[in-house]
Formats: sequence, C-alpha cells, structure tokens
Amino acid sequence: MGLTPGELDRIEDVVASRRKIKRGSTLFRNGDKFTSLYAIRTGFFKTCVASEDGRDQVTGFQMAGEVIGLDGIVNDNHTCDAVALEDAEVCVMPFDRIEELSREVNSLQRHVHKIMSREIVRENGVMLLLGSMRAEERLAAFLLNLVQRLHARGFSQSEVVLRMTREEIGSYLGLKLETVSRTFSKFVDDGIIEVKQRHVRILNTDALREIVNSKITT
Amino acid sequence: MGLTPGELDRIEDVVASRRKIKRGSTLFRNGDKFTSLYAIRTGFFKTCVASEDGRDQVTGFQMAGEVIGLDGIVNDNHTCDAVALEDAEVCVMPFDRIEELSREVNSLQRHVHKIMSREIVRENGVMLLLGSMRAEERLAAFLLNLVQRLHARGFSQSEVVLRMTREEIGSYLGLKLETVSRTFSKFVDDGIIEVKQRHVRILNTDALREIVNSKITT
DNA sequence: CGCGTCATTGATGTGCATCAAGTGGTGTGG
DNA sequence: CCACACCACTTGATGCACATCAATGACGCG
Repeated sequence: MGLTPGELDRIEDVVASRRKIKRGSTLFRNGDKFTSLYAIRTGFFKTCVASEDGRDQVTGFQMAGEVIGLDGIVNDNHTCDAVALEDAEVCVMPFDRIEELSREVNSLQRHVHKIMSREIVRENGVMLLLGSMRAEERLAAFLLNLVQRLHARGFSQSEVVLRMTREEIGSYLGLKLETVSRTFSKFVDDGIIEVKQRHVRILNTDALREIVNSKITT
Repeated sequence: MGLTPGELDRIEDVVASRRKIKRGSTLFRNGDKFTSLYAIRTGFFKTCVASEDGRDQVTGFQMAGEVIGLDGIVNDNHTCDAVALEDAEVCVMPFDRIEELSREVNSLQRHVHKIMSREIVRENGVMLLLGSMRAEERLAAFLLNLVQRLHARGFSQSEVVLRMTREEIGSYLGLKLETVSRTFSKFVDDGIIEVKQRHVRILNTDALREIVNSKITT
C-alpha cells in the first residue's frame, strides 16, 4: 500500500487487541457505546438496523479484511447490530488511537477516509438495488458481488458457501425468504447456477450479469 | 462547536472558493475527477446514481449546511451526480487541504469523521425504508425527515415547499410518481396534510409518526 | 396565449407477499 | 444408533400493493 516500514509499525499500533466472537453472538449492538472500529480477521458478519416497531433490515454482510463499526462515530453510539454468522476473530482498533495516529501517518489518514467513502458508495449501490431492481436482478447482483469479493480473497469465482439464511438474504435484498428461494430455483431451472443447501455453484456468470443490467429482458 | 478562535481561522482556510450553480445544472457528475468536498451555503441539491442500463436512483436531497462529494474519495472519481434543484451556492473545499488541516486541528479531523459517519447512518436508514416499508410509511418518513431538517434551520415545522418533483421523490423512495401522488392525496383525504402544488402543510405530525412506525395499522 | 412540464386520477395488470403444506438435514436425548 | 424434534428450505395457491397505461387538468414561462 505504499507505506514505509516505519509507517507500518505505527499502523500496527492501532490494534489494541483481538477478540473472538462465537457464531450467533454480537460484536456490538444498537445503543452500545462506540469506542473502536473492528477489522475482521476471520469469519463473516452481518450488520442490521431495526426500527422501533420491530422491523429489521440487514444492511450488509462483511468478510475478512473489511472494517465494521463506522456507524458509531457520529453519535458515540452504535446504531446497528453486528452479528457473527460464523465463529470469527476481529482486531479491535480504538478510535481515538486511530485519530491520533492518522494525524501523524498520512497514509493511514488517507486509508481511513477511503474506507468510509467506500462504505458510502457501497450503500449508494444498495439503494439503487432496493429502489429500482426486481427480485431476479437483486439476487443476481447479490451473488455476483459475493463471489467477486470472495475471489479477491483467493476463493473460487464460481463456488460460494452462503453463510447466511435465505431470510437474511431476503432482508438484505428487501425480499421475503420465499421469494429468495423461488428465485434460486428459477436460476437453477435456467441452468445458471446449481444449488445444494447453502452451496451455490455459478455455471454462467455472464447470464447473471445480463440479468443485473437489463430492465427489459426476462 | 467548541473551537478556539485560532482553530476557527484554520477551518475557514479549507474553503478555497465559492461557486454558484444554476438550477438544473450539476455540481459534479459520475466519472468526474474528485478534488473537493462542497459545503452547501444556499440552495437545494439531489444526488443520484445510475446503473449502466439507464436505471436511475436519487440517493439523497441535500440542503444548506450539508456536505456533498464524499462518494469521490475512495476512487478519486465521483460515482454520482449532484444536481441543483434551485439556484445554489457552495463552498469549495479542496480535499487535500482538508486532510492537511485536519492533521493539525483535532476538532476538524473529528468533524470530518462525523460527517462521513452521519452519511453512513443516514443511508442505513434509507435502506431500512426501501427494504421494509410500504408506500405510505415511506412518504410519511420522508416528510417528517424533511421538516425536521428544515426546522433545524429555522423554518416552519409544519410547512414545506418541495424543491423536487413527484418523480424525484418517487425515485428516492423506490416508488413511481403516480404512487407518490396518490399517497399525497390519501394523506389529504385523511386530514393529515394539505397539498397545493409543491406547498405542503402538515396538519397532524403525530399521525405521520404513527404511520411510520406501525406495520399493522392502515 | 399556447405549449411544455408536472401533477392528478382512473382502469387494469403483475410481481411479490402471504398463507399453508410438506421435505430434508441436523442435532439431541433415550 | 435410532427416533424425534427443530429449523431451514422448497413449493403451491391466493391476494394485494404498487406498477403500468391512459386521459385529463393545472401551472408557469416564452
């Protein structure tokens, strides 16, 4: 990332400790005091927000190398829950330490800004998805995004083991779990993917891509 | 905001110039090189993203005192369009200058982080809206949010002049313009608001609030 | 004054939600 | 080691909220 060895040392300084989170338990919850950002070392998380009346929305799925907790900065309180979907380990990075160090290390400062901006852009994309896409388009976009991120981490481009339930996928995509299930089945019928439980194999990436950007085509 | 006079001087230093934008023209566009953030002095903007196939989604409406351009940081390119919905003026704040100064002025650094985090939290809320609310709930939430922000700027709590078309509201809320129009009409029938063109008067704020958080009630 | 843009309202269609039944995989305790 | 219970998932039948299509009306601007 273009850092001098000296800078690298400083960056490691932002990690105060590590923390293990069991599958199903939360790293932080809505209302919790904000102190730190968390870099995921291993494992898989979802973040979700809830409204007073009990509605619930998954706002993202995060994997190794990604940072969560940015929502807490503005009010010194977290506004969403971060739940581990499998046993996980995170680096705890106290935010005041991050701010302190990023005053000295330009590249760290830059890095922090980019992480936050990237999250804003990602959410813009989700808004586009939720606001204007149909069920098939949403699921296709979801699958493509997932394999792309996994591939960047050295995993297969065509095989995914979903860490989340159909209901969680549905919540993220603004669909009901039955619709998610039916749409998976349709993709299978069309020969685009194979599904066995949570194992998904993508047979035709281009077909998925076509589904995503085509309002007209079935 | 708890700044010393010296710090205040430094903060004004981030403003390189001002720029006027005519109604209907863009402050920046998807693909434009990112150089600066913009603080809105006067006027009203929308930001919108587009997908390759021509789909279009309004991602936010911004008014005086708010900052736009954060989407450009991550890739040094803007990923959305910012369009003035009325004649506007912005402060141009070159981002490298912001980074430079925020290394020296802690409160500025903190401020920048909060602005970005606030945007992330706002978008989380929009995702909840798009993913789980019905048309009436969406529009009620939209109106409440709008008057709340206007009220914080010294305007009426009960009267709004909409700066955007029904279509733009619909795009933001994931609805078609006809649905927005019909929902306005329903609120009028129910005695919750008065509508005359783009002038909206809120007669019963509590009713709007009830609509927002109640999955069950009609 | 006439045209273009924006908004309203009605009639009809459809994509997804909802309700409901059944299957299969997994984990647990007898 | 098997029986049972539980949960996630699939699939079908039906309904509804919103989209779509279409006609008309109200401003505002040149």
